[in-house]
Amino acid sequence: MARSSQTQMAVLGGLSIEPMTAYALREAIRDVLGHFWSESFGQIYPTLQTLEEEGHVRRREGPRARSSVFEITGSGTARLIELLTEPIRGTPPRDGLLLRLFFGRTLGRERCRGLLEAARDTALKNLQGYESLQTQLSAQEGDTPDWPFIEVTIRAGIHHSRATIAWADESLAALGDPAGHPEPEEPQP
Amino acid sequence: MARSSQTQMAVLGGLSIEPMTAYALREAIRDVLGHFWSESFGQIYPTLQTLEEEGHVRRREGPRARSSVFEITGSGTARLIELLTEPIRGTPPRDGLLLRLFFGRTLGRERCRGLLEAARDTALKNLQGYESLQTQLSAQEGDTPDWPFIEVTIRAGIHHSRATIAWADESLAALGDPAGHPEPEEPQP
DNA sequence: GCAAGCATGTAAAAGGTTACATGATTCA
DNA sequence: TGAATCATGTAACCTTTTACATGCTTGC
Repeated sequence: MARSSQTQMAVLGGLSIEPMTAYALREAIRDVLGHFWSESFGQIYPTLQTLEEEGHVRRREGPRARSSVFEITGSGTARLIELLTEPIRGTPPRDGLLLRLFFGRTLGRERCRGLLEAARDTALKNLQGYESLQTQLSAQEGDTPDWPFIEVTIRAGIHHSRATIAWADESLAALGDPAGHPEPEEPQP
Repeated sequence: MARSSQTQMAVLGGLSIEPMTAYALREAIRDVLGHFWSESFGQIYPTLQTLEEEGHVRRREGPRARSSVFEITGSGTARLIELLTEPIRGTPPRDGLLLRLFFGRTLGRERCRGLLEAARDTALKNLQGYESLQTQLSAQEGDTPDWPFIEVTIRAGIHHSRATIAWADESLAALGDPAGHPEPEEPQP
C-alpha cells in the first residue's frame, strides 16, 4: 500500500489544480515544480494506476486515441490533505559541491575556485529566472487563490540563489585572488 | 566497477584526513560532514571492501580484536583526486516543505504558517550551531591547511540558514497575521 | 556482572532513474 | 513523407536505507 506517498502527493497535487494526462502531469511537474521537485515517468504511471485502483483519481478519455485524462476525486482530495499534513520526510543531505570543497586541499585551490565560479554563475542564472517568473506569474495569476502560496516557493528560490551568490563571492575572496599570486603567502602568521 | 563513486569519494576523503575504522569513519561523516553529506553502514562496509580489493585503501590491525583501521594508499589518493575532479552529479530536487507550501490552498493557511514557523526555528538553531562551530574550529584548526576549505562549507550553512530565516519571516508576513482574523475574508471576489 | 558503546558485516526492501518498446498526431 | 512531439507503459538496474545478527571492550 502507499506506493511512495511522496509521489502520490505531487501527482494528486498536480491533478488538484487541473485534470491532465500522465504526460502533461510530468511536464507540469518538471516546469512548475522543477525548482524543488521532480518525478520520472517510471514513477508517475504506476502511481496513477495505484491511485485509480484506490479511487483517488478517475480516468477519462483523452483528446487522442489511447490517451487518458486523469482527474482527482473527492477521496483523492481527502488523501491529498492527509499526505500534505504528514510530517515532512527529509532526504539525507548530499551536496556534491560542498563535499568537493571540503576536501579542497586535495582537490587544489584553483579547481575549488572553478567550482565556486560555476556555482555562482548557475545561481545568478537561477535568480534571474525566478525574478522573471515572479513578475510574469504575478501578472497572470496574481488574483488566483493559489498565487500567494506559489509566490512563497518562488521567493524561496530567490533567497536561496542570493545566498549562494553571496557565499560564493565571499569564498572566492577567502580562497585568494589567483591574479599575480597563484598561491598567496599566508596573510596571518 | 566503481560501486557508487559518491560514497567512494566520501570514504577516501575521510581516510585522507586520518586513518580510522569503518565505525569511526561513519561517525566522522555524520559529525563533520553531516550538514551536507551522509552515508550509512550498509554503504560504508561494502565500499571499503571494494576499495581494498582495488588497492586504494589498506587494512591494518585495529586497536581491538576483529577491528580494522583503514588507511588510504597512493593509488587511493590518485583515485580521490580523480573522483573530486569528476563533474558534480546533482540529485534531483525533492523539497517536501516547498511541495506542501505550493499546495497551500489545499493544506490551509494556518498549517502553512506552522510549517514556516518550524522551518524558521530549525534554521535558527542550525545557524547558531554553525556559528559556534566556526568559532570553535577556527581556534582549533585555524592554522591547518584544511581549515580554509572547511570554513567555506560552514559558511555555506550560515548563508543558507540566514536565507531560510529571512524567507520564512517574509512568507509569514505575506500569508497574513492570524491574530484577530484567523481566516480573513477573501480580499478579492 | 552488566550496560553502553565500539565494531563488523549481511540481507531484504524501498525508492527511484534510465532505457527501451510502441504507436498516434501534427506540422513542415 | 519524415521529423518532432505527444502519449503510454514496462523492465532492468542502481543506490541507499533499515533491520538484523553477532560479538568485544570499557567502565560502573
